[in-house]
Amino acid sequence: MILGVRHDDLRKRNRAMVIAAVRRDGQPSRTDLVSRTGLSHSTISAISSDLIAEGVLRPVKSGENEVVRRGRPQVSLGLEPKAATVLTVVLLLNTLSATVFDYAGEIVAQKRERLSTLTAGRDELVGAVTHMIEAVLQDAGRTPNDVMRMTMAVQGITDSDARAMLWTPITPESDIPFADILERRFGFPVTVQNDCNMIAVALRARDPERYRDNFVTLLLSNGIGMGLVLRGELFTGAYSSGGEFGHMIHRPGGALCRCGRHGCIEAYAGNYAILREAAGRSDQTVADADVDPQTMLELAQDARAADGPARAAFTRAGEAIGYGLGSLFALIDPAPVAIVGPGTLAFDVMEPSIREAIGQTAGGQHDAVISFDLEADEMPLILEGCARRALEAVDNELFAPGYIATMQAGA
Amino acid sequence: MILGVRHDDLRKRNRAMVIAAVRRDGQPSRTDLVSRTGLSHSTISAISSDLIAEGVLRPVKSGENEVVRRGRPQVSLGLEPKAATVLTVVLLLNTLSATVFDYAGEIVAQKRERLSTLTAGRDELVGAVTHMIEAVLQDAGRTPNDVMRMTMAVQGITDSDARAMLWTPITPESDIPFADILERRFGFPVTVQNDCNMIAVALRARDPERYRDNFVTLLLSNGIGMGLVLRGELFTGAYSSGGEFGHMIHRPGGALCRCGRHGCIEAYAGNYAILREAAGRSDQTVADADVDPQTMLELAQDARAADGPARAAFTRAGEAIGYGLGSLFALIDPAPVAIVGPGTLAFDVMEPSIREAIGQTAGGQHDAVISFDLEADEMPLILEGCARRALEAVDNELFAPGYIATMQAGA
DNA sequence: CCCTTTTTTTTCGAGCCTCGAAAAAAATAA
DNA sequence: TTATTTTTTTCGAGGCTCGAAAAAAAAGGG
Repeated sequence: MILGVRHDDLRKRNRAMVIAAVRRDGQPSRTDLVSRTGLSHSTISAISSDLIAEGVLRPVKSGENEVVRRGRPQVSLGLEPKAATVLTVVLLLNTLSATVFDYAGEIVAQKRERLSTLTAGRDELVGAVTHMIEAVLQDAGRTPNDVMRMTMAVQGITDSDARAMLWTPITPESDIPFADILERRFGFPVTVQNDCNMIAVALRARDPERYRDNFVTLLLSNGIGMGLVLRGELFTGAYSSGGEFGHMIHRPGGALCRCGRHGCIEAYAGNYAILREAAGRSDQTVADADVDPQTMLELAQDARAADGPARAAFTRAGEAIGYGLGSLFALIDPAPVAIVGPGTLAFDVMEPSIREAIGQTAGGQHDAVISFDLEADEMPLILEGCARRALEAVDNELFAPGYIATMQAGA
Repeated sequence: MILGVRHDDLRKRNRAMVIAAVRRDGQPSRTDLVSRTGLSHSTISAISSDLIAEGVLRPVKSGENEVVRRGRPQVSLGLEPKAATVLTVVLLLNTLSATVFDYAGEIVAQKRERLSTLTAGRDELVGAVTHMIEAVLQDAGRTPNDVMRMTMAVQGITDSDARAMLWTPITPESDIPFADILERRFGFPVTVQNDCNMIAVALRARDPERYRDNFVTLLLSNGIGMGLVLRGELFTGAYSSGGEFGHMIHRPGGALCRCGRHGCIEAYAGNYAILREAAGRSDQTVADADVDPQTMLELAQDARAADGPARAAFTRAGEAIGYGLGSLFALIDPAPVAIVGPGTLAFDVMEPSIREAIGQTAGGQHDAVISFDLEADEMPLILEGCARRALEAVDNELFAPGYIATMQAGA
């Protein structure tokens, strides 16, 4: 249906704009907001005094980077930390963590534990998550009623409605509807997101100059994950979280992948694939569920030291990634790439063959745009992305209800 | 910048909605518009009487499929043909055509000619286009001043601003800024679009039930073109028209492609590649610039008749397309595919190996969603897409200035 | 044939929202 | 202390959408 714009949508939308601008810019003054949004002083004044009265924003004394000038000093507006509490849960291979954030995005409490995800059954996984949520809420001195939204990031594929973990390499279990389960248990709204997508959200928030309209994040680990932002919007599939870069086909009928198919990029560039190749095992050998980071570091050292099986394995991995990026760029045009995760530690060994391979493809035409930034530790990014996601949802749904800002739709 | 919504944007936006609804639905009554847009009767009444007074819409006597009912009869609203004139030009291999449309989308005049694009130089191409525009305008009894917008479709890659043809297989010339040239010559705004993208626009307009949010159009000819609609928006690259499916890599370092690189999907599935393979030539042979349709029909007959080089060539082509679609679907999830162009005539020979290949990939998981519809003649679709594009631009820019409807942004 | 019923469309006043201009507030400079 | 500068608020005007009521335009019924 083609939806008309109602009169009251106007206020909602402009409220959302103001909140979004404050979240983005830190502590803008009303005058800053006028220039950011293009609205008039009167409107900004009315909206911000409403939001302050409602306890969403608060005037803050900035004082620091303030230039001493003539005239009435600007009053900076900040998010009121007490306005809301959100919760994030990150479930990765053998790791579970939960964090409580206030509305301003500061951490209130955090817990982390090791969990043998590969051997834990479905109930045990759900139980661990539930316990951890209860524990971290207690630490934060909050009850489930205080929580306005929770975002959960998982390794693997989620559905496009962000309600379930469809498939994951961290456990043989599949189709776990975490959102339904946790909403029933705790009562607050829950979304389930792919970890790489949250990394992309975090990178955009962290460095909007570099990561704005189009960029790619690659998580190199035992598997290969991707987060994709196109035209400023986080890209997801029609049915799933999509962006399964690791399972694009590199060589039809080629090496055996963890997913059971043959020739996927991951089957050449995942840690298990590099190790398998370097160790001289057949590329039809079933994959290791996990590879020790130390082992990968040593392999990278071997590769740097001399030509041999290790170097050949990394070269082959780089080739798979490079041709994959080339095919991706043929579709979306070249874009900056952020490389995240343990794989960054061996990236120098792969980069030449990646660039070589991209150069062989149509996607390599504008290689000036292609840059690789490295970020070894993915965990803080995932966390930051989750928090951002949850907070932006609160911004829109709670404080500007009925209107979902276009710019936030994919964020 | 985060843009606030001004008060007067409201009317503009709702005017745009009403016009878009009329263009979409054919001849809706005011009551239909109320339910389509969710606006009140009063608002619809005000906007439509404005638009009628301005000569954009007009009341039409429907009469035909009208159910005889009690009560005041509904008055259908239609687009006023005289409100605007738009022009489309389609430049394909050895073919140039130009068509004049009225605001209601009816053809006013049309011209078509053969043109040896491969041998024509830059100036000759531009000259032919210019002449054709002048001629068709004369036929239509219009002057350049009457034309409110022109959309040109070309085979090949265009820039993301839709102003130039960057690269094309139809001539060795590249980087022809048709939009600049024609705007300077005639004075009306011009955009230059990729032909496959226009096919996608047309298919969505033609059958919104089937082609709505996510679908793929593949143009099978001497090359392989793609149009991609994601979340209801036409997908284009950051710098170019994007979606270069034919130049995704099927086999690294493989068969020689027309683009000079190796292993592209097109180098296996383009007509020249199928012919090259069936004729037993090396897959490093330089491609034919064009292949006679009759030749392809005979090859397809051979392939249907018995196992042999022809069948093997089509199987190989199907494999390339199938693995490519599999990789694409790994990124965007499976979606319906419309196969367009001469290649449809041999599609039955390729379909088994396409499906077989997709089944080997991660993208083949939900194969129930994957359907192939055939449409042999691409020309009417390209034309329809161009007209639609130009008319929607007029709808938005001329009759609801300052506001570009989100839903139209990609259309 | 006239009156009632039904459905569509227009009219009208109320309630918001944004805007520009002017006023008020809060600082520095002289 | 007064003038100047800059930020923020106030206030009236104009515009938009909405709901309710009125008007318009048909068929149905006696």
